[in-house]
Amino acid sequence: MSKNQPTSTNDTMQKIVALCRRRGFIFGSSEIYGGIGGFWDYGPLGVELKRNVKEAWWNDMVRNPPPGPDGTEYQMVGVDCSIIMNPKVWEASGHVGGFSDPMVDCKECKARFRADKLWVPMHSVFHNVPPNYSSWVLHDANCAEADSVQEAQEYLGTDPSREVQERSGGKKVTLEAHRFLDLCKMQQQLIEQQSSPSSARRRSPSEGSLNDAFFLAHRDWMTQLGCPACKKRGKLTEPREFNLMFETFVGALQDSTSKAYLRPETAQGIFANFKNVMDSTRVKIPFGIAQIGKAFRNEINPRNFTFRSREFEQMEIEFFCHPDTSRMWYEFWRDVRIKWYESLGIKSEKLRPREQDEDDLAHYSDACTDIEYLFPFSDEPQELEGVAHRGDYDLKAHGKSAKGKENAFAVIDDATHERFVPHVIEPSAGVDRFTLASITEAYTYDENRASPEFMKFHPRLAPIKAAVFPLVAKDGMPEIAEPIFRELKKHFPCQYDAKQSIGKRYARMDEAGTPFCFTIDGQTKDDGTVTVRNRDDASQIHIDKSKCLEYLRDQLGL
RNA sequence: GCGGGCGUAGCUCAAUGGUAGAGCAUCAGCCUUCCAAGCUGAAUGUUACGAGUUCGAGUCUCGUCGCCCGCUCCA
Repeated sequence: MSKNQPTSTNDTMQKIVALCRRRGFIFGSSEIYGGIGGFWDYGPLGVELKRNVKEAWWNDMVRNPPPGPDGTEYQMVGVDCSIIMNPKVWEASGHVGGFSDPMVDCKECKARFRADKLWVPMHSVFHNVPPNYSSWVLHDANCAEADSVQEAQEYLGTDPSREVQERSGGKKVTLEAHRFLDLCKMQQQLIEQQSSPSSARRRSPSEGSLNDAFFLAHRDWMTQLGCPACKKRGKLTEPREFNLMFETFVGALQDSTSKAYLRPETAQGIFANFKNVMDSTRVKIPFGIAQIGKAFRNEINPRNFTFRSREFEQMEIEFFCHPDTSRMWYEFWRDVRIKWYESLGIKSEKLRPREQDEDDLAHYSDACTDIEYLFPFSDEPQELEGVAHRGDYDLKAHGKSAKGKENAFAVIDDATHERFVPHVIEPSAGVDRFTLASITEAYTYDENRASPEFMKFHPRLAPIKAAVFPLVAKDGMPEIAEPIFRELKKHFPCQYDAKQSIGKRYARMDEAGTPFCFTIDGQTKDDGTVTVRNRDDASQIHIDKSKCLEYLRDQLGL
C-alpha cells in the first residue's frame, strides 16, 4: 500500500476535500478573510457539476417525469419563488414558533441539552399519560430507564416544599404533582394544536414544539431539574432560544415590523403559490410543482464539508393528489427517487431508504422515508433526501392562516363533484448533498495508475465530457486537433491542452473526471484515426477523426 | 456551544529568539511520439489576524478568527 493511499474514512474525506480545492470544485467561502463557517463556493469545475445535478433533476422530474403508477398521467410544473417572503408564511408553517431549539446548559459539567428533553422523561413514570405518549416518552435514553419514582425524583429535586404525593394507577409518586399534571396537559395541548408541519416532520411530537408561553410558565421550575449528565441539581441555565432562521430587515427601518427571514426551506413558496399555479396553468390533480432554490439555516455546528451548510440549495417537489391515492403516490415517489440516484451512478449498496417508524411520525403524517447515502465521513448513512407524506396539513394551515378557512385551497373533482383539500407528497432533495455524494462516489484511488486519484463521474454529471490533445505540439498535430476541439465544444463542455507531457494531461483530466480524451498522434496523419483514451481503465482504441462527436454521443448516452 | 489539537508559498513540510527556504504543483522556453519523464528559467509570503515582551519574534505571552478531532446539535 502506497503511503499516499487513503487508509481511513477520515483520510479519504481529507483527500477528497483537498482534491476539490486543488482542482476547483469547492472552496471555502471568503477564504481570503479567514473564511466563514458553513458557507462554500463552487469553483469552475464544481459549478459545472452542480449545474449538471440540477439539470438532470429538472429534466428527469419536471420536463420528462417517469410515468406514474399503472401508467397514470400527471403533470409537473416548476416555480422559482423569492427567498424572502411575508413573515406570516413562517408563522403559519410553524417555523417562527417551532423552528428553534430551546437549550439549557449545565453550569457544572458544561453539558448542553434540549430543554424539552429534560422534562419529557418525567412523564414516563406516569401510566395515565395518553396512549400516544408511550412511544415517544421513551425517546430519550436517560428516561427510558426512569421507570422508578426515585429516578423521577432525581430529576425533580428533593426540596420537601416541592413534594406532593400523587397516587396514580397504584403507583405512589412523590413529586410536585400539580406541576406535573400541568405539564402533561400542556403537552397534550401542544400535540393537539401542533401547528408546525416542518418542525414535526422529523421530530417526535414532543420535541421542538415548545413555545414561549411554556417557558414563561415553567422557567424557574426547569432550572431546578437535575442535570442528566452529572446529576447535579440547580446547575442548569434558563432555556435559551436558538432560532435556526436567518433574520433580516425589509426596507431601511430596522425594527420588529420590518423583520423578515431567509427561507429555511423552499417548500413554503410552493404552497403559497398553490392557487396561483392552479389558476394559471390548467393543471389537474394529480400534479406536482417543483422548485430548485437556495435555503438558509443558521446551523449551530456545520460539519462534514458541504454536507451541513448554513446556505444550501434544495430540489423539491410538492405533489398534490387525492387523499385516497396519496399512499400510492408516496410509494411511487420514494421508489422513483431511489432509482434516480442509482441512474446517476450511486451504488445501490450505499443507498438506504430509511422509513420512519410509525411512532416517530407526526400525528398527521402517514409516512416519511429518508433516502440515505453512506458518505466516507460517517459509519452511518446520512440523509440525501426526505420523501414525506405531508397529508393536507400545509394547504389547510395556509388556508386557515391566510384565508380564514381550512378548506380555502380545496379543489373540486369534475367527475365526482367531490370537494377536497389535496394531500401532498414531498420529495425534498439537497442539491449540495447529492453533489457531494457524486463527488465521494466518483473518487477512486488506484495505486497501479500513474495518477492514482481520479474521479469516476457518471457521464451526465462529469463537468468536462472530453479533452482533445495533440500528442506533441508539433508535426502538424495541433493543426489537426484544434478543429476537432472546436467542433466538439459546440455540443459538449470540452477542453484543449497541448502543453507538457501527455501523461500529465491525462492525469489532469482524471482528476477532473473527464470520461474521454481524444489524442492526435503520428498515426492520425497516416490513416486519419485518433486515439480515444478511457478514463476508467486507461484503455485506448482508435477511431476515425471524423467520428469523435458521434463516438462521444454514443458513449455518453447524451 | 464545550473540550483537545493545529494555523509558514496552491500542496507537503523546513528554519537554535538573529537574512523566511526545499520538494511537488503552477507558468515560460527547450526537449518529448501515449500515462504526473528530463533540462533551463520564472513567479509565488504583511509566517491566519491583532496586541504584548525583546535591540531583534515564524519562534515566547495574551486575545480574536478559522480548520481538524471528540462531545453536543442537526426542525
